[in-house]
Amino acid sequence: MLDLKYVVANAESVRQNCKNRNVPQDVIDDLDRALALDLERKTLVKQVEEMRRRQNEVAQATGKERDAERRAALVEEGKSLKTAAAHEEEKLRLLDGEIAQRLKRIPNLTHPDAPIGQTEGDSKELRKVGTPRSFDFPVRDHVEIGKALDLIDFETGGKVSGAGFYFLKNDAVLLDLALQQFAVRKLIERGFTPVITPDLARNSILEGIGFTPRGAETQVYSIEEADLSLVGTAEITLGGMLADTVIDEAQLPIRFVGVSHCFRTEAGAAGRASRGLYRVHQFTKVEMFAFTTPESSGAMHSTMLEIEEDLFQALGIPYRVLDICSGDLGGPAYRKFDLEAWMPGRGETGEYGEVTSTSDCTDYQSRRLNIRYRPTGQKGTRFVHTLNGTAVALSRAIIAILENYQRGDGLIDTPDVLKPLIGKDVLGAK
RNA sequence: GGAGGGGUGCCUGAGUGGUUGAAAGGGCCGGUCUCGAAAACCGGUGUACCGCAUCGCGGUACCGAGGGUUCGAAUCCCUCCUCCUCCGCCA
Repeated sequence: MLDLKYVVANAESVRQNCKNRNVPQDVIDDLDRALALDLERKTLVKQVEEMRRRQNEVAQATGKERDAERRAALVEEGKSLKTAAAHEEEKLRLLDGEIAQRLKRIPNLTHPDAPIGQTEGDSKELRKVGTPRSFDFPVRDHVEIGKALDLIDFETGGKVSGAGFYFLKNDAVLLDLALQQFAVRKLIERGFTPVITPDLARNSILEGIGFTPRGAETQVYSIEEADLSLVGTAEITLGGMLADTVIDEAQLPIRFVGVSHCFRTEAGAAGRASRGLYRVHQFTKVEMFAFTTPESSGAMHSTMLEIEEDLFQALGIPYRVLDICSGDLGGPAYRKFDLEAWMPGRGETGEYGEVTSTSDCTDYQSRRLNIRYRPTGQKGTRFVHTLNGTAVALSRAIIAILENYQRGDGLIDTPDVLKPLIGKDVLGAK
């Protein structure tokens, strides 16, 4: 969430930012309401603190008083002070809660260079890299390929777990594992600490990262009778690792590359349902996460984008880079870049489809998760900046590889960089 | 799942109702001593929020989290989280 002080001091620009971000009107109403409540809060805080000061004073005096009669009088005064304070304190507690609840709905500020716009189409294409290959045979999409080569089994996935689930089989398993290895190794080279995270997390952590565990439009599976949810991304668990800690500046940046399963309900996505592996309820993802000083988050964001590009270049997959527009940014993101890989089997003649995404969340997540650092040689603490980025989302990377590397005989060439990890030059042969 | 024992400041670790935001030691920072260093000695060393006569002073909160008892709680009670030991179960 944003800093209340900042919001109060910059109400107009925060309101404009909400509009640029395409948030519903009731969020803007919440902003205005929070501003009004804050004025109330300020006077109430002073009252409550003054009452508590007086209570402390009386309590201390009582302790020191030896004379029984005077002592009894002080106890009486303490009692009445306590009664009087209780009401005001309750009021303050409610007010604090209400302000926080509204504040949480307000999205992060937006990077000045991010394109302003309301829909996906307003995002700015920064560059295209690689040339989609031309095929001299009818192109198949990954669903057909997966079925023909017995690599992906959606029918059985549906039977066992429901629509949106699938079994990976045979060489698809090797491909999945090889991609994980490939990505993790690359990231280790770049100074990231590898981590395999839990697939479940406390709801408080989900909320800190910016997810809404329960409610109508939640994207999250929650565990019955436990305060836990299945994670939609390792961003949740990686960011949560340092919740409620203070880090020495010398330790920064802290970089993790995490592997987790990701679970998404995809509620409300039915209308734009996508074929095959593109939109599924469960997949595996290798995720980057970094904690930095405010000064260096921009540079880290560029690094993450560069790593993502590096991975897809190494895999030999054409892609384009998008600078995501204000209206399409998630709440915590200050700026976001997406990589869209060329998927020859998508649409009529191939289309770009999102495969990775990297966000600079500035201090939006760290404020809620209470992750601070101690600047070298200074008193006090500041909130760190957090960034996340996909290294490889297995489901979608597999789409890109199967479709781009398909051959006329129906089999799949193994991308060169994966050959040593898979041990086969061709995938899908019986 | 059962039984028991813990969670205190950067670390170790005192503290079972009244000037305790918290002893002591360590670490760290500054100083004295020294050609320099070590040792020794002296001093300092939390965070957030609020106010002000704003390089300092005052107030409020914080001893795992949240409630409760009390004039007053790190200290008593309840719930939860978490760690350790033993038993059971188990990949």
